[in-house]
Amino acid sequence: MFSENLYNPHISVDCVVFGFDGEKLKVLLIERSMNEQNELYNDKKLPGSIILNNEDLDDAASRVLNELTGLKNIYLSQFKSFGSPLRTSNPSDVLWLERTTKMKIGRIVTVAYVALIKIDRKIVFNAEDTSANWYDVNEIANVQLAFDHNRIIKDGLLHIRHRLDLEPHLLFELLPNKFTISQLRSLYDVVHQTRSDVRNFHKKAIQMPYLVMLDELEEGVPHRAARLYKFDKKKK
Amino acid sequence: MFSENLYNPHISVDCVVFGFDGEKLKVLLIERSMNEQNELYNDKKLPGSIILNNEDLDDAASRVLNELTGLKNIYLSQFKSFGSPLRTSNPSDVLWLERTTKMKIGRIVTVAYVALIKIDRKIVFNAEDTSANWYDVNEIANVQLAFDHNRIIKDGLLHIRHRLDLEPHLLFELLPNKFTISQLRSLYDVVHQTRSDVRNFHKKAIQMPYLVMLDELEEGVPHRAARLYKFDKKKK
DNA sequence: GCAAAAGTGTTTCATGTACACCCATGT
DNA sequence: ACATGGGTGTACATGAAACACTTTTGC
Repeated sequence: MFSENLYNPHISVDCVVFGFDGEKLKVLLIERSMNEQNELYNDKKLPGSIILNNEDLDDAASRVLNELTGLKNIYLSQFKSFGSPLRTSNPSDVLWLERTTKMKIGRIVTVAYVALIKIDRKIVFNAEDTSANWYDVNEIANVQLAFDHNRIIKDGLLHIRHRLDLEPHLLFELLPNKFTISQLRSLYDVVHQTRSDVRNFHKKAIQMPYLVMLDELEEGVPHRAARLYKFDKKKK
Repeated sequence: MFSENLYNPHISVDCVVFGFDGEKLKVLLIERSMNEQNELYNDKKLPGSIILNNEDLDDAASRVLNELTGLKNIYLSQFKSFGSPLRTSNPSDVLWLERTTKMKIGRIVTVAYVALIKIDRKIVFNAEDTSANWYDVNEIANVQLAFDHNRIIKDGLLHIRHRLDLEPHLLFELLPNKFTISQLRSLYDVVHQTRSDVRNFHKKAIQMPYLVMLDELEEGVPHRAARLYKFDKKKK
């Protein structure tokens, strides 16, 4: 299937795609099913692909996300490569590789990326042959994923926590276009694993130059409606 | 030469090895010479290697450093992978690859590491067929290196600056076993591109738990001898 | 009128920054 | 005795953390 465009079946990219549902951090995983000796196996894996001819690594990661979500301009950042010979120690993973690439593959080095997307966008994740779903970051630690994808998610999470700490404007990649300060605060706290003080947070937030107040309020909430804000990229 | 042990001639590691000579940050580069159409070309490259069978990425990087310096337990940290199709756009690089690997190679993805070593150790860098030398980090920006190695060094430098900021105990990887506080300060300033205040620095330094004062003084200096300190890993 | 979250200031403490003089040693 | 870098303390500014009550709205 890939053979014409394929650069090298031993190098891939994988994307750890994070989203925020208002409460928890989520990761996007692809459902993988395969029948092996007439038994149907179901598990999950990170979105990924081998690298095509004439494609840079970043381009390959962008392509994976675009094919999956239809979106462009997603925040993407390479964070680590994984190349242990043990990555393909699970026979089902090897079998799956051979079936999808139609090649004999002993070992794959993968370049891992983190991506941040707004979970609220109505994205069709269930196209053609792939279906993808959001999973709670903390819960998938207990689920056995394909290859070393548990490890990759763990490292990706550490990476993005660190990154969002250094570059707080990246938090807005995870929020809807219009959001309240308390949504921003929940996100901040989920990412940093803290319980920040309401007043101090508000103070810090409104003095970010790129946070701009709108003349609109939240709607449909059973209590006092909160003011909405948006993010101004130009001022970051 | 590699053919028996070789895992995949399309994946390599490269190491950006940093050292500190008391004044400047240095990078270790391999001298590469090659004759092409009866002309002798000389340039420099990062120490690196393709990955061997059954070798993890970190192991490959360790091996490269060990082969080059004879040292083990060098601080090493993977920081980025480079895989642009344009990496091998220079014909001399392609020629060099073919001669050293004895294979036809279109493109290589390389996993880059930074390493920190004590420049004072008397290391034999001029073994067999390779000779290596230290170059001033700022000056090699103006020298054309093999492949995209200029870029890799630049990114490696950014990475290590950031890293040494977060984990200041790593500074000691670059200093001799016994050092003065003003050596530590020079290093700190070179890394952070600052001119720190002597008194404030001293204050901050001596309250690091892992910095232990010795009962020894500097020797052979034409002025008041400074007190020596060492680094205690256990207390980091 | 009550439940539920929004919004808002002040005090305290820790940390960083600015700044200048005497000391020890080798020549 | 002089040149060279070593070693030291205090005052000020800035930023982080603790802490509680009133307001708005839907039901």
